[in-house]
Amino acid sequence: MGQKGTATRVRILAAAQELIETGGYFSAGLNQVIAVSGAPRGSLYFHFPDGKDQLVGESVRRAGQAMGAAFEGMAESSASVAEFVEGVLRHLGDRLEESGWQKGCPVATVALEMAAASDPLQQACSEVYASWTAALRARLDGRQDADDLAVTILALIEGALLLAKAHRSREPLDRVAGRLATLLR
Amino acid sequence: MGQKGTATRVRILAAAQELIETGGYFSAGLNQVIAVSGAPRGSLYFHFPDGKDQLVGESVRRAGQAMGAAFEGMAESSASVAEFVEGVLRHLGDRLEESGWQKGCPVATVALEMAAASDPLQQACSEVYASWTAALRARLDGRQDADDLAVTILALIEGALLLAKAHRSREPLDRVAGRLATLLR
DNA sequence: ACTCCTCAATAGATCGGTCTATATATTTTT
DNA sequence: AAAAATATATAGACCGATCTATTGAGGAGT
Repeated sequence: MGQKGTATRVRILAAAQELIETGGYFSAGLNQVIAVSGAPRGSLYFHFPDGKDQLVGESVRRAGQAMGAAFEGMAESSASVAEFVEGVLRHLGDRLEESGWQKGCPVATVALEMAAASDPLQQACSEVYASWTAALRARLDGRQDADDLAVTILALIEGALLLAKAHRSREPLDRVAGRLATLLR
Repeated sequence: MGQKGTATRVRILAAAQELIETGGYFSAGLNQVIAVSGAPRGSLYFHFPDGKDQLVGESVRRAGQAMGAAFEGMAESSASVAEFVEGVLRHLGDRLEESGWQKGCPVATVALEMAAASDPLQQACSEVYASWTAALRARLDGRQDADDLAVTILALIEGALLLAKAHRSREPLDRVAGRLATLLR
């Protein structure tokens, strides 16, 4: 694959990712993806011959990796787990607010829309969540309730982000951050 | 409005509600709503002259009330807040599993899909979440952190339900239930 | 009789997907 | 090194299907 081809492929993925973050699977219409990325329709099906599901699946996985990497960086500069999770909540709140209450979790919407309708997409979402859970778990090593706690913290983050988007307000994120100390005691 | 007309209206709403629960706004195509409800197309626009957004908005509010009423019933038969929330998690898990991992939160998917695109639907979702939060808060009266805790518990429930649907597994719901005691201490 | 409601046909836009022609790199051959 | 051949990628017209929405005639309920 030539350099130009790769660049186009990435531009298409980035466009799809952005549209998915704001409104999920159906908001990422191929016409929209084409318009945002500037790539022609033919290129889309050249780079993603299996069509929309392949594009969305790769976008979700890509977004999952990007978010995971961001978390990793924040984890290293945090003194405690609570501080780390607070940082994640703040980061997600910034992203959400700065985008005009558009950009939420790049996985959640697709998961809720497609989990019942498409096995490959359900699997993609499930795997991203599993990787995030594992990353959280690694930060909780030594605690006997690490598995429960990792899932609980991820649920808390996803739930707070959902409520923040629904209310168009940081309040849920802030309130949840305030209760972290108790949960992690 | 005659009896038959009201019955048709309710059938349409119920069908929309069911479709929304499994896949959100775009999975509730009007053709699907017509097919599931058995109502004719003309009736749909007779009862919901403002079209799909009115139908979805009313469906979300109706589902919010129904779920709120179910919670109310469970709250009365619970000795503690923790027991109540555990009951809610179990109930949602039953619904999800018995439907073949289809029926999740009737609000979450629409909220994530439409919050950025439609003000009326964003408001409908926001109001339903606010009412649930208030109901939870009422069960926490007497605690000085009741406001924070109510939002946190709702986030936890919504997040766990999202993860359960994404993984097609009760595990997230069970793990979260196990951490409730710590959070409510 | 009169309102409430149903019914089917249809409009117009948009959806994901396919197609063929063309252009641009890259490799092979001479 | 130049030319020919092949692989990679771009381009957009086009397809059938499906989407939401509109309409107006006429049947059903009270």
